[in-house]
Amino acid sequence: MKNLTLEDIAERAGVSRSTVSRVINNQTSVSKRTHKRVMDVIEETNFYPNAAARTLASQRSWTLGLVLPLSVSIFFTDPYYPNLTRGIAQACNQNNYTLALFLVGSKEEEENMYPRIARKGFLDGVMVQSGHHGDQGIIGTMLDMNIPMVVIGRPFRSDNVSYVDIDNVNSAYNAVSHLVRLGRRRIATITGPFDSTVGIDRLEGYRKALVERNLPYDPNLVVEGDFTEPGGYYAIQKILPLKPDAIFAASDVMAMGAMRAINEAGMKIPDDIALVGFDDLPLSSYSSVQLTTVRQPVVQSGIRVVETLIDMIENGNEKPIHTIMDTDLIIRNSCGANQQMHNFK
Amino acid sequence: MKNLTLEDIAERAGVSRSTVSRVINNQTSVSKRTHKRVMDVIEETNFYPNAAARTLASQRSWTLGLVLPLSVSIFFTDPYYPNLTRGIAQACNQNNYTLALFLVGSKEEEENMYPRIARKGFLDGVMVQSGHHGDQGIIGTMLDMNIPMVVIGRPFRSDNVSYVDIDNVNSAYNAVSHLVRLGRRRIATITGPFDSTVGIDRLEGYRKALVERNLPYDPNLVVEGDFTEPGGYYAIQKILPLKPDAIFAASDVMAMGAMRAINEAGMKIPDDIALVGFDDLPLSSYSSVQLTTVRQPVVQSGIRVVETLIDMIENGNEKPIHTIMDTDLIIRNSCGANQQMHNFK
DNA sequence: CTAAATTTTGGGAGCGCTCCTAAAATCTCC
DNA sequence: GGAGATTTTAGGAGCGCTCCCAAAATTTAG
Repeated sequence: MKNLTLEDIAERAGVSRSTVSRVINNQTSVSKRTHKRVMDVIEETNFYPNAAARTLASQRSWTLGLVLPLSVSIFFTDPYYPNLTRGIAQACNQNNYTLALFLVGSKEEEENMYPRIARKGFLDGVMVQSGHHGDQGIIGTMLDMNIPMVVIGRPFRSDNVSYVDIDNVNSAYNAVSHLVRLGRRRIATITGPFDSTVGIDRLEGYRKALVERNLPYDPNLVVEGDFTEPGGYYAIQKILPLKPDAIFAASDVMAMGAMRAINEAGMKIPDDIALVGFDDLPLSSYSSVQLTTVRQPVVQSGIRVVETLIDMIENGNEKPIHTIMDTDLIIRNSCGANQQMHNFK
Repeated sequence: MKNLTLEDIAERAGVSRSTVSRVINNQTSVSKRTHKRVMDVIEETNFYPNAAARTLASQRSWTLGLVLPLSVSIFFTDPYYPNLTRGIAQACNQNNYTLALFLVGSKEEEENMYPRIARKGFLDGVMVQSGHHGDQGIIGTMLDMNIPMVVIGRPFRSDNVSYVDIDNVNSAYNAVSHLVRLGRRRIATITGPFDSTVGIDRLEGYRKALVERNLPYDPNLVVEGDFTEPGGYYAIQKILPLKPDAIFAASDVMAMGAMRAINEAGMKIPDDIALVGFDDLPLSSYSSVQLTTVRQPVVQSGIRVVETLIDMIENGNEKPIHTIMDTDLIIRNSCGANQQMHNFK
């Protein structure tokens, strides 16, 4: 069975190629009668125009790329990323764009992947999940290639670049302030990696909350984590001997690790030690003690990222757009309070 | 800056368009001298051929589609799927294919997504994650469209279709047999959904193991789960009053839910009750009691899926290929044994 | 009813590549 | 050195669409 082309449809409908093209692209200036006749043939033959030809002629592929650099791929097991990916996929569908996924697996892969991503005629635009030092390469490449790009999470060099992020400083600040308000005084934190903006910003929020309430900022109570469960587990073992009465973990996954370590040490949450996480993953309500945590608007972020990118593509918008999404502090059992949800800007 | 074309490169190198094309596609019959001259210009100008033009002319897009039907998208939070996706992405990269991700979010989306997936000139082939009744639609569509396809997991109608799967019956059989060998006699199971081949097969393996050892098959000890944590949690609460001495959960995530319920009931794993899961997710070794589970070769499966598909595409292989991957029973603490890893075919 | 304005349609050119064929260049061997 | 075999190269045709412009059909107005 030979593939149908516009020309075939045109012939069967007794019109020209151009007219069929107009019908397919919903252009006006096609008479009602002709439109119907063409539509009938299209449906009858189950015709779809060839994607490559269309892309070549129109210089638009209707495909967006999602790049997860090495720094992110490693943490793809953190449910946060699949969640975000899901939100983005959804937003792409709704806008009739197709999503191409680039999961960078190793340093070597990175090199020969960039050209594949940036080559003309394949992607209309690119989304890069980032916030890590090591991601400057891919961001720079895309910028050089002059391909529309939106970064997910604030990159280190954020001028010239559109991005969508949450206010990490404030979100962390709110979480820690909450602990302070509940009377906790020796609050420790498991941070994200210090070579990521998330890691830095959430720590800054933690510091800010302490300072503001005249609590000492004790570097011994700060342990760098890596956003993994074992990372949280080992981090907490370093901190426990210092007898903190609360812990702020920069991610739920690390909070789960902390929880495991605390349980093993025979301590009770929240009585002996309060715990607050970050992300509001489903798993944070599956633990025996439910986790108080900062909820990120994952799906909405995905939508926003896609919309920003499409705006750049379709309206040729040049100047960088920075979007900061709101977060919510979700109060459950692990912090020792038992109130309603608090909404912060 | 105008986009460069083959013709531009040809001009600069003082050769013809065809010669540049030959160089780019690594064809022989280009003299060493010319080859070098052209390569120099290509590197110097940082040229990459236009993807759409290439696809149109060669009828090959070097892009593979990964479709997660609705039944799967729902469970994208189960780390198993992101893991598999990662394996597939990796295999694509290694073979220089690009991966397009189709995450079906709703019934309505499904309808208008099929054509996007199946339209000519965009994908060379398609992988469908499946094993659920509801997935027959997408599989049928792809088959009709005559686009090369490999299904991940055995679909309900598996003739005419290539797929890669594990031997679910045997894997479950081995896991349950292990429990029997350890002296457990009232073994309950939390199954997968009964409208999925995984659900059916793992239950069958459970049954087989009991029958073979002359243990009664008691339907009351069988509860249908849905592969979610809360699903496992509630399933176990139905079973616990029946005083089982062991539980086989058809997924690690459900096993985690079971573990939570068991802990809350004040029972000890494995002393009061043994627990075996399925998948070997990282999280199964993060719990306070480490989970005995069936390990699936996720990455290898991904590689195998991609290789099978590429074989169909590049060699026009028509007849369906069925691959069954090996699994391992990983013995940790939750089953009450403490031995080495057992390998079963 | 006719001329002008407007709507609708058809076909050429072009998007940037690959593939094929034939011509040009080079090599082989007597 | 030259005929023939072989390697290398050039350029035309074509992939299937969109976009533009001009021609044809239709509508409107006088």
